Amino acid sequence: MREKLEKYYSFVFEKELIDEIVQVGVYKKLRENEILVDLGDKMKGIPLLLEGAIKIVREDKNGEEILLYFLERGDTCASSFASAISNGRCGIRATAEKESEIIFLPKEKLDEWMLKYKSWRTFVIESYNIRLNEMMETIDSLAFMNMSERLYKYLTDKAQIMRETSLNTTHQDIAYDMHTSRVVISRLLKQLENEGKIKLHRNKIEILEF
Amino acid sequence: MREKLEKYYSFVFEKELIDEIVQVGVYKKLRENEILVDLGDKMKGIPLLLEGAIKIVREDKNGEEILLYFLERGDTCASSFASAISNGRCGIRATAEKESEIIFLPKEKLDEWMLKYKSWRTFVIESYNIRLNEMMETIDSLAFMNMSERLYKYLTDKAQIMRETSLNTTHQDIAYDMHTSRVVISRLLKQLENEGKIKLHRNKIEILEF
DNA sequence: ATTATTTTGTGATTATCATCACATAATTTA
DNA sequence: TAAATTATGTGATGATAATCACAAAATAAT
Repeated sequence: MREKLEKYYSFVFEKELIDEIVQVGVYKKLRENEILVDLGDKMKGIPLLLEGAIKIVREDKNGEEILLYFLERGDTCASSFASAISNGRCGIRATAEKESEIIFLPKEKLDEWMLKYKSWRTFVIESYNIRLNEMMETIDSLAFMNMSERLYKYLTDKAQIMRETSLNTTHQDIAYDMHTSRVVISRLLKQLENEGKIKLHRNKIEILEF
Repeated sequence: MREKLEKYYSFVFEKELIDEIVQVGVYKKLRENEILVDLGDKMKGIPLLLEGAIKIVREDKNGEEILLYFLERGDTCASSFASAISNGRCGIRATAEKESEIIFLPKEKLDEWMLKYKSWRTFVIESYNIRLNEMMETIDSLAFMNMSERLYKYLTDKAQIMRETSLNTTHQDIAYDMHTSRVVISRLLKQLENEGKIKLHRNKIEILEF
């Protein structure tokens, strides 16, 4: 745990803070598709992502989903932070897109570290900023782009997060993430394939052009 | 200045912090439609809203807009905070929807106060949370609602923020905020009027049902 | 190997919204 | 007051995406 923590966080956190995190943090391995945070959960702490990829989705009352953004190593879930600090409920669902490793930090420390470590304050503020910006990008996509552009962005973004040039996914799964229907996705994918941007296989999409 | 500050912030900030704000804060009055923050601005501080209403919009490269949310008294602009702290550029435009009063806080103090005042830490985190939640609501609207529902939500939200039951606005202005066309808005407004939810006048929309 | 299930492909139809074109009404300006 | 400007109303048409219905291909289960 310390090893990976130092690998990805030594440029972010002071040594003393890393020591504290090792002491109080709880290491956890998530298997693919495991739910880390669910709608309405009260967070008793926040997760630091050491390895892997986490999908953050929003759900409406009818159970329909829309992807907000992905987290990758070095990220934390700002929504959890919010929920943990204010004892409120989380408005999102976080699912491991692939096997992932996290460190769970108890909420008691969150404010304490704000006083003790400048690097922690910076990290928290930075995390919020990154998340606000991701949300703005999501809003941009929804407001300004058509389905085909959104789809292509989805594919390239996800490939980047997953550190793969091929995605193992079905058309239906993409449709869920983008809150549309499988038929629409299938047709647009075929179109992107004809444009030479991707190559389609069963359960797999190769991205040829980034 | 102190008077209004105490009126809206005495339950939020410690007395000593209010004293400091009075000392270093710069009071400013904004006239209607004045731009407080523009796209690409580097923020030298953050605004605390004392009175009035501020509209936060996002713009894409083609100059097309979409409303993100409104600020009202007691709010601050989390995006500015982000930009001020990180010396980055602001990704939004903030415009006074009506005459407003703000206190501008210099960025040098922002981190200092994090150490000194628990109430400041709470305020900053709370502000980010509120903004994240507003963004999620905006995403919900875009992803899950049709134009008519979005429009009705826009009208009632704005009325609430403006503390009025009538809005002085044109169909075109609404269309800009919602990133659609005037024709669409006119037709949907007429429909809402037929449903008895609003009453239309020239340059004015009365909201009959909240 | 046969059957069942999952995944993808595709035509047809409909709904929503975008866009064009122009009319009419209210208000301002000259 | 006449002309110009601004705001709103409305028909027609087109584009995008949603939905239905079903076929075909690939894979998994028995």
